[in-house]
Amino acid sequence: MYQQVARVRHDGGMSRQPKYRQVADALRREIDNGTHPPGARLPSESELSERFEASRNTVRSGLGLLVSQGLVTSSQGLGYEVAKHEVFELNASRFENLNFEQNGDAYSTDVTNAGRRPHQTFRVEILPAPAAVAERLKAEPESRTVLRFCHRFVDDTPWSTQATYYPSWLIDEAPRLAEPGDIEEGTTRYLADRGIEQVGYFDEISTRMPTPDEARLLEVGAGVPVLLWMRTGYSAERPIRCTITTLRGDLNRMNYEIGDQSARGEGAPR
Amino acid sequence: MYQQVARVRHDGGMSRQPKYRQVADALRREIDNGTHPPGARLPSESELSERFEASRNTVRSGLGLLVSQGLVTSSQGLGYEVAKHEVFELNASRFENLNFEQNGDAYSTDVTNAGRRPHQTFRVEILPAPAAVAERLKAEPESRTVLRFCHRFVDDTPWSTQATYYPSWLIDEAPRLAEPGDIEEGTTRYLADRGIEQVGYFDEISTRMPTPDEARLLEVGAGVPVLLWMRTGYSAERPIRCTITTLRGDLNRMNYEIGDQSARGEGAPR
DNA sequence: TTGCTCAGCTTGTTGGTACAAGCTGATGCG
DNA sequence: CGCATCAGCTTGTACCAACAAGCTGAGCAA
Repeated sequence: MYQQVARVRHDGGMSRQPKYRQVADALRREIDNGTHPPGARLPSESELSERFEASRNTVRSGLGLLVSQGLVTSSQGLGYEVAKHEVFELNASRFENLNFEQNGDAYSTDVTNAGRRPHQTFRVEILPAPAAVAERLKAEPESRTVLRFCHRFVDDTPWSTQATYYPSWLIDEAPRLAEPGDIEEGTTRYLADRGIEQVGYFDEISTRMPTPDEARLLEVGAGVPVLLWMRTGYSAERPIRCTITTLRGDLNRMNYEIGDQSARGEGAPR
Repeated sequence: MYQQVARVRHDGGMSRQPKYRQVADALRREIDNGTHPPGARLPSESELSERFEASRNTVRSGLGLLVSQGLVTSSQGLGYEVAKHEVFELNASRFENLNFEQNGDAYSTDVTNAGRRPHQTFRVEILPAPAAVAERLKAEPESRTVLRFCHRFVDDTPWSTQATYYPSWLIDEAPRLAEPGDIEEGTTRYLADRGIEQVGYFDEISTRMPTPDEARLLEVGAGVPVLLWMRTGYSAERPIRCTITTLRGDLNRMNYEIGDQSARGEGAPR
């Protein structure tokens, strides 16, 4: 009963948006039109509270909306900052394609070409296949698989994780897959040299908010979705591997070149 | 000073997670392990408040986390409900590909085959090209383009929006593009019949949280990202169209079949 | 100069209260 | 029986207060 009269007087019957949304919308407009450029600090909660004639909690609700949409980030003691995105292009149709020679790791060469510094941690495990992987590899659920796991960084910021599962029958033909350590010539090339050629693949792409684990590995704040890319590779006879890549949605864009690209030219998109 | 002592006593020094996170984590675990199956209602805020010995505000913070991650939805008067996802597979490599006959609209046939009921609204506009589109069509910024816009539903829930831009030079060769109303045989077929064949395309895929406009059109709650799919189609000589599709991230998965798929078989993934 | 401490800013967490607004089922009137 | 109303549940919005915790720069001590 105590502030209700005041609120009605403030609104004056104009907007039917709740106040915390008005705050969010006003700030979003200011971000869009460049009043607050990427990287800039927003006014503090108490300043905004004064400007919008709202309590600090209400302003926080509005800012929370923007955070949950990935437009701004917040950190204790520092304030709110407008998020800036530099997206990295990932060419999925050249990836793992032996027609485009890229000795070894496609990711490293792509990143280096973009003038950034790549870095990755790597490990190999032997473990039962997760259900989704077993299904795609046409293997028994829980059957043994080799997991080659990669955690990738660009300029020391986490970029993506990549988990590739190989079915156990493949190890007999390509034993180095199960050994720790890199395969310098690239696993695709290594497999091809041993008579196992990836002649086709099936890509599935989806998006969702990160699990807490993913949020930790990729260091994404609230409001940044992840891009999930699942590739099942086939030889002429059967599936040979399944790769699950988790990409930070704010930093990555995937693309596919399909069919005749001669009319696209060089400087086209990007 | 008034509740600090009580809080310290409660924690007992065990977890260093704030209480609202503990609430969210506990509920997330219960959702994951099936205690609260998809579609079920969660206990009310006041019940949870009692169970976790936290104030309603604190419980709300925790529930807010889950909502912003898309795990649960809330509606006033009803309560919180565990979100359920039925994802729809969209085959991007067959889409607009004349080798796979699909008379007319690929979307309608796909949806009908899945046993669902498709429905769409449609409009045609002539307007200056947005910067991103002009760049991809190799047209002057602000040059005139025809926009064919489609808002798609499945069983009356909004599914995606699709905006296709055609450069103005194309209208002379294919005037029906600029007229309102469907093109029954499909625009790809219509263009091919008039000597304009799409021989290749360049797809770009990204994800982000929806803008307020998109959230309204797609009726997505907080915590559901959108999948952005931009396809630039080329004839042998030049770009002929640019399609921007916005998909609800919780309801869609895209896939590409590339290379030899003979080893994939039928019952493979899905 | 170097390095430490601390005041004073910031956001983060948690409690409290009050009222608006949406949904549902029971109740009772016509 | 049919329908309107309302009590009693739910979440939504908005305010207040207090304290925790992270960062920065001023200022003092070695």
